Amino acid sequence: MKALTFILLLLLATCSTGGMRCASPSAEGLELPAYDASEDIVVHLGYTASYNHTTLIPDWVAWELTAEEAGGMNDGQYSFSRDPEVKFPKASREDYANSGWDKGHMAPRADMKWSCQALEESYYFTNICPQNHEMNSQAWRKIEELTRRLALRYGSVYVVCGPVVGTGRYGTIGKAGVQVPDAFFKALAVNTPDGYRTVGFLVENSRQDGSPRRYAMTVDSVESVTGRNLFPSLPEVSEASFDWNDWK
DNA sequence: CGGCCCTAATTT
DNA sequence: AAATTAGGGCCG
Repeated sequence: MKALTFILLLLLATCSTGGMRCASPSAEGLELPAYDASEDIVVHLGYTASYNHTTLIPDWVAWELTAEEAGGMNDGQYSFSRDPEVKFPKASREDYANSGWDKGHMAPRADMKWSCQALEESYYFTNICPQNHEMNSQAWRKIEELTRRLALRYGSVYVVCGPVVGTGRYGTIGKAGVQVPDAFFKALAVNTPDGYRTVGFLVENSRQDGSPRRYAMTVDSVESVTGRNLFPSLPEVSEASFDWNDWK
């Protein structure tokens, strides 16, 4: 235990004195939600995910977005592909083709432009869910853009998001049977002198074009929908309220 | 207008 | 099966 603490302190010291930021996922893992041993946790350079082999989509995807990363410069077109870190991945391009549903990124492509590897890994199906096109390109995108602005403002944002399968009323797509979620959740946390500040979002997987405020709620509310403890590692974190003035 | 979210058709 | 090309709508 002592050795582990020492290593963590060393990592922290290295990051802060070197004038550079750790690559996401953060060395501290503060963005990670609570999870148990039955989950298939996949760690990539830019994000950590829990891949669900029944729904064929992630249960959650988490990453830290720093100000430096939010202004990333790499670009290029990558193709959606199966994740080499996942054993027996089933979802494929064919399942989504002509389904009417977008191949929606959980960790956004635009958050991964700080590294070619991170960018490529964002196209793994581990990070992809069927999303309504209007929702993905409008309401969800606005929340993603807001998150990048927050990273620039606060220096770093912890992000966790994923599908809410709910009743599964949209069924599945493709031969593999990829689950179409009822909705999507996203939770953000930033560090402030007064402790960690959080906000959550919940967006139905239907035509949604509103501004982020319309979908905002407390992280406690998001947890009551997902049934999962979010940001369990953050000390002095407030999840029972939020002030939209801090987030707009 | 560029950036971002993509799709579908075509070529290899 | 994958890479290339062309195209579309919204936002700041």
